[in-house]
Amino acid sequence: MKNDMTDLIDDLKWRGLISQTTDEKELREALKKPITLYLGTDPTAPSIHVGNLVVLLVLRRFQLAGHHTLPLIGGATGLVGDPSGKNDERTLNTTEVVEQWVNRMTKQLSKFMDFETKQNPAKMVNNLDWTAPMSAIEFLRDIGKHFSVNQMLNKDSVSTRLEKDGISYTEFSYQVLQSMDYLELYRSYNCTLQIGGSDQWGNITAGLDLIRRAEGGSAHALTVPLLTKADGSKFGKTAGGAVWIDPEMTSPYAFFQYWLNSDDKDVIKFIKVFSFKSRAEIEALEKTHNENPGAREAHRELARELTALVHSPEIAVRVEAAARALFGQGDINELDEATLASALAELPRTQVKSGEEIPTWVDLLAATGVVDSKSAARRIVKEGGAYLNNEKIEGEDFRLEKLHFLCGKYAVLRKGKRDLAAVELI
RNA sequence: GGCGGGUUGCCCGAGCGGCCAAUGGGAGGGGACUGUAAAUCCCCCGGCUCUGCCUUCGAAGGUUCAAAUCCUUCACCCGCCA
Repeated sequence: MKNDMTDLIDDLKWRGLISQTTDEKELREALKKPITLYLGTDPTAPSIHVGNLVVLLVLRRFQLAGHHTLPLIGGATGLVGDPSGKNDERTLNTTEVVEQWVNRMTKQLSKFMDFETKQNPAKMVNNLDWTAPMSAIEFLRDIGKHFSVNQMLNKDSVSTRLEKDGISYTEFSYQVLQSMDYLELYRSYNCTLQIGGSDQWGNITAGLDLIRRAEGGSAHALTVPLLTKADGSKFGKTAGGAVWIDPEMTSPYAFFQYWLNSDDKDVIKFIKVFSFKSRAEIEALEKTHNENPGAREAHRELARELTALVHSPEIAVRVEAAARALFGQGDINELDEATLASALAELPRTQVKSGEEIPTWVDLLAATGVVDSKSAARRIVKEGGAYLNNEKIEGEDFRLEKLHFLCGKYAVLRKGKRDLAAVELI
């Protein structure tokens, strides 16, 4: 584990990972020695996605720099709902659902932190542990008394909502719950820094106020800017929705492709944010990229590193090989069975039994899931966007034959330029 | 509690008895150009056993030859008044 805690802030700044901090001088001073910090993530979905990853990797950077990290799961706050950055009140999820998500996220978060290291192992905490046992009376007397409603109303997350459709008491209380977390961790772990997305500034500073009032203590805050894309669209979203960490929800292949297809104008920014490469390495990549963006060296490195981190180095190698093998360059018929099989392993697929009649072209496309319906499949075929083994097929009723199965086993379907699927003959 | 306004396809938002699977924009998809990029241009964008049929316009009933459009009830949202 490298130990460069003196220039951590500089590094984060260079990577564009700092939006706001409390007094920077003091923070830098504090960071000269190992401190304890936390990052909270609420279970609002069955998986974390690449958007959550931005801050999570900042937490990892802190750990790598020798600090003590407390990844926090919002088992309690997830039941209440954070109004920050939301235009509308959220419908509450059932406790069972949230509990399930907590379990899944706990597992996922563990991937990015080191719990084994001797010097500064990460410690997972769940705010339900100290929130659930508290009574309403305790809450109002011990915590509520430190909060001024006037100040609470002034928080961005609340005031925007007051101007719109209003806010429930439940979500209004969110900032108090999050503040309790910071106070609790300050007390039991001497946690003196909370990090989060820039939309969390209000919630985090509410916690600082609470620590000051309840304990007379002082602590720090650091927020990470919202990651934006050059074309103005939302980072981390595709047609199919968010890019998830869970391989069941976003296949490792699709995950790799997401990064590989990054806009040229974004790729260096993304590398700074997500990669653990050194500044020198990144600057070298930037140079390569500017000289020949078409080669997409930077894209490839980004995709490789993240897929390896989120899934595994083995999977990263496999999906990249799949892309290379299947993407037109070179004759797909030349591939040997082993390469083909591993290339297709991460793709959506359908099977057809030998001996039985093979479905028509349109039915087959629909069966693999590269298109949503048969109508969509027909449309794609009509528009000339359906390919079999890299050859355009324009007949809706076309049927595959034995000879179309590469190595006697696999057929590669493609919709458009980059949507691949496999048909396996069994 | 009273009065008024609203709920339309992924999102925003027209339509206000037949010409409505429903204008327009955005998002999304295919093609051309390229580099599995961006920009641009063309096309598409509910489903199906596809010259037709089926299901959609908050929910359930009703009026009518015919309803997203009219009536009734219910649910939710937003205003104003109490």
